[in-house]
Amino acid sequence: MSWRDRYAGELRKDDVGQRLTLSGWAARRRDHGGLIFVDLRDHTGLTQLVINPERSPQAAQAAHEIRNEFVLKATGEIVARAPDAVNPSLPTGEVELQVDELEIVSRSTPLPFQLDEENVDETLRLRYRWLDLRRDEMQRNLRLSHTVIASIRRTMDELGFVDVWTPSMTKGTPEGARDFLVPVRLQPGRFFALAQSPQLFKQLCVIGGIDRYYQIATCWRDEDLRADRQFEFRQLDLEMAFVEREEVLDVLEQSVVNAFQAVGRDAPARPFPRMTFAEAMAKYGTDKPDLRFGLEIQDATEITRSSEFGVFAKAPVVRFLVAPRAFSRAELGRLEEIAKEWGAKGLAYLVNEDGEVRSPIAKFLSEPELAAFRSDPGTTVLFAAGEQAEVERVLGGLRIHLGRELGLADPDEENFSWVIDFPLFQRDEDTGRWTFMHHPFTSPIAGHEELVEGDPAAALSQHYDLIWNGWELGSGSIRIHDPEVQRAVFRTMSLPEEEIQDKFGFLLQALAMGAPPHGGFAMGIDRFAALMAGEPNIREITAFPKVASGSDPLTGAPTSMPAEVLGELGIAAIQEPER
RNA sequence: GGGGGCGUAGUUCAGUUGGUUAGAACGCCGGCCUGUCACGCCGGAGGUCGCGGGUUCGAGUCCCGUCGCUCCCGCCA
Repeated sequence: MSWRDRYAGELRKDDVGQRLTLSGWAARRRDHGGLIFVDLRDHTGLTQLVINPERSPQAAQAAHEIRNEFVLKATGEIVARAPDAVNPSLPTGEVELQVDELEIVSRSTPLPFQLDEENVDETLRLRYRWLDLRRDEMQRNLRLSHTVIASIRRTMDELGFVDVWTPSMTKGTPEGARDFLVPVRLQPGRFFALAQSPQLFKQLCVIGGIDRYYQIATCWRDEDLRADRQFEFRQLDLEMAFVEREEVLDVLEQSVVNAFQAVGRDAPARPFPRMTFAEAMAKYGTDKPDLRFGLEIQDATEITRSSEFGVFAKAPVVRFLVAPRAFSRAELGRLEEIAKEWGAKGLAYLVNEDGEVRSPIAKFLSEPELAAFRSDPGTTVLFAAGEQAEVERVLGGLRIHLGRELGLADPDEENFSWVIDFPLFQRDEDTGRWTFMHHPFTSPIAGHEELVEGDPAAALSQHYDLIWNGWELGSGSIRIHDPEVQRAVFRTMSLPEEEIQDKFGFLLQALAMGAPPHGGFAMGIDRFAALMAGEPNIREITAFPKVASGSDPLTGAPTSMPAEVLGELGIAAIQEPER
């Protein structure tokens, strides 16, 4: 005798007359003294059990004891409900199971929260995650994540990618984040670092002849947690030999489109639009622009160079955007706060309510300036003045804020785009040295090899980012396969030869032994799945996530360890946890 | 490290200007009920108002500190 002949949520009128067994959880009991109704739930939905003491005294006896979340096994006959007893709000509402035998398989203590309750404190949900996971929303999210990942694996397989496992315990990689360290008992005082990404291993795989490598790789980074960040996360990690950028982008676009189709959604049109880094920064003030709405940043530096308004005249860069609304004084005060959060010193503006321009700075502006900033009635011109990076940051931040506040983005649109042609290097603000923008293995674009050392600021890279509605989904690049170019990059970064050898000696050796041209990508799977599920928080698509402080409310991890255990590992705690 | 928000029965919340014994709904316990589907009806139990300190005749309410959770910046693709 099996536990289950059918799922509870899939029974329909055609099933009437069948004798079968259902198993699942008691979602609700309605005890009428004589008749007892029980909603039996599994991940597919509900079926109503009807327990009639005249039909089965045994079942009625058992049914009285049922409480929420008891596990039940019920055998009986699927019958059609009388017309006036049909429940149109339930997919199974035309039928019910007339129970002959009822077994309480497993009992439940009273619950810390009811599964149909809303806004339950998230820590409590995580503490009792096994209950939380039974909720429809979590079932939907986890199964959708599975569908997305299964689709990606299928796409990879169809395109000839080989899933190769790479070590989690490795040497600190230069991704830039803090490493999680693993003490090594056999070599006291030494540590593995948990991989921040399989970056170097995947390059070695293609150098090793795996010309299409992929992996759904777990990565660890010891940085503060956020709504879209956990200590550990998964990425679709892939690398290809003998490819140009367009072939890599094509693979990613196929993966995204296939994933949309796999979850039954309209796929975004291909090819995804491309935009250079320079254009993204100039028009949107960010390298991950949300292109579902315009509100583009415009430049005013030429016009304001000789302005009577000192702030404009002195600033190296003056830019503005035209918001489609005449803001009130209070709203402008709030916007100034937002601008200041993004690093602005103040917020200059021109409000055009009904054709008349209202502004504290209007009296300083010349006729040509006012003409240049003329906007339609019902709009506000918002300015930022200062260093270019600051102006971009402020207006980029204001643009996103306004997009949200004013509902400028079509919520049904899914906008995918590529940002390309990133700079190869950027200045480290602390040391003043050149440092890589993404990682030091990114190749310069063709013809820019000489600039690596000749003019690092001008060198563009073959790096690319995939953006979905203003979220960075992932990034990749064509890598350096010439050891001399790789050395030049390290030299520009002022890395001492000793350090180069220590950290990257094996890579340089590999590059020197017949490395094919190669490139790849890494896409945040958890973010992708969260966005697919419409969840802004990746904890909602993660079975057992950690809270913002880095703890797991379910297990209580992390915990302190006895000194003997630490001693065996060759380490000692210099601080005991509080409480 | 910095800034904002939240913390009152098991849960979700209300709690007036600082004023008697801190309430509701759901859940839980007991009883009644043969067509309900958020079943209904009657009764009951359940509170360190996160914790500590202060102001006050009197604090859930005001002040300070602290802990937890959360969002953001820094940090991090």
